[in-house]
Amino acid sequence: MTGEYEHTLDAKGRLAIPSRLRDELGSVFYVTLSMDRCLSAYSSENWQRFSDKVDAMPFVKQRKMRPLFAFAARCEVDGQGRILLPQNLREYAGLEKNVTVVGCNNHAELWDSAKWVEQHAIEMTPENIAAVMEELEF
Amino acid sequence: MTGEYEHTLDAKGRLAIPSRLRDELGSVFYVTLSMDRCLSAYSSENWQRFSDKVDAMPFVKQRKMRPLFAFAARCEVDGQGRILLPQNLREYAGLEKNVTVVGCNNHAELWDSAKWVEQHAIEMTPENIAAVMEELEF
DNA sequence: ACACTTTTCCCCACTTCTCCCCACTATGTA
DNA sequence: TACATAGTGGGGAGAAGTGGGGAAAAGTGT
Repeated sequence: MTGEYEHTLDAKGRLAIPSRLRDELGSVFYVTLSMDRCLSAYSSENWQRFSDKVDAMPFVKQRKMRPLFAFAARCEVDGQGRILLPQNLREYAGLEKNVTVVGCNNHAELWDSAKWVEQHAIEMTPENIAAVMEELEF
Repeated sequence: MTGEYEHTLDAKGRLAIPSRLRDELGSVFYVTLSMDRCLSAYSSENWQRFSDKVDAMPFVKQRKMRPLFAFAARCEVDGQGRILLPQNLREYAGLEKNVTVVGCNNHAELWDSAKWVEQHAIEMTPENIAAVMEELEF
C-alpha cells in the first residue's frame, strides 16, 4: 500500500477509504492503535496472522497485548466505500475532521491531517531519506 | 474479539453482551475470575481447551487452578442477548451498574467501567503502545 | 406436605444508534 | 459535452440496548 490521501470525517464519524487502498484492505478490515497517536488498518489476512501470533504466546505476555485488541475495531466498508470509526479510536488519534490516510506497505495509517503534516515534515528531508536508505542496506 | 463496549447491569443483574462479540462467544459460554479484579468470558470451545490444558497438569498444580473453576459460571444468553451474572462474580469484580466489556483476542473481559478507565489510561499511552508493538515485532 | 418468598426466565415495550440506500458535487476521461 | 468514478451528506428502516411485568422454578420455614 502506498500514497497519502486526504479525506474528511463526516458528522456521523464515517471515513471514506481511498479507492486505491480499497482492494488491498478488502471489504472487512481491522483498525487499531499505533504509535505516535495514529491508527493502523490491517487487512483481515494480516490481522489473522497477528492474532494467531498472540494466541501462541504465554498467558502473561498475551495480557500485555490487550490494548491492541481492546481498541481494535472490525470495520466493514459500506456501499460508498466508507467505514464507521468508533469514537474511542477517533479520540486517541485526535481525528476531528481532516484525516490523512497513508499507505505503509503492509498496512495503512490514519492521521489527523495537522499531525501528519508535522510528521511528514520530519520524514521528508533529504537527511532523513539518506538515513533510511543507510538502514535499509538496499 | 475486539473493541470496548459500555453496557449497564440492570436491577436483576443482567448484562447485555455486545452484538459484535455474540457470534464469537456463542449462545453458551463461561465466565470466571481474572487478574486485576475483572472477569473473563470464554467461548465453549476455548473453555474446553483451557480445561483440557489443566487436565494435563500434575495433580498439585491442578489444585492451584481450583478457584478458576469454583467461581466459573456457565452462562446462557437469553432472547435479548443478555446473561445473568452470578452475585459472587459481580462482587469479585465490583460490578454495580456500569460495565465495560473488552474484546481480548481469544476471550472477553468484564470490568467495572470506572476501573477500566484507570487501566485504560495506563495501557493507552503512546509509549506503552510503542513498547507493545516492539515486543510483537509486527 | 403446604404456604410463602426469592430467583430465574420468557415476553413485550420503548429509545437509541447503526447501517443501508439515495442524491448531490467534484474531478478526471473519452 | 457527455460520461464515469470518487468523495460527501442526509433520511429512514431495522437492529441493538434497556427496563419492567409476570409466569415458572427453586429454595425456605412452619
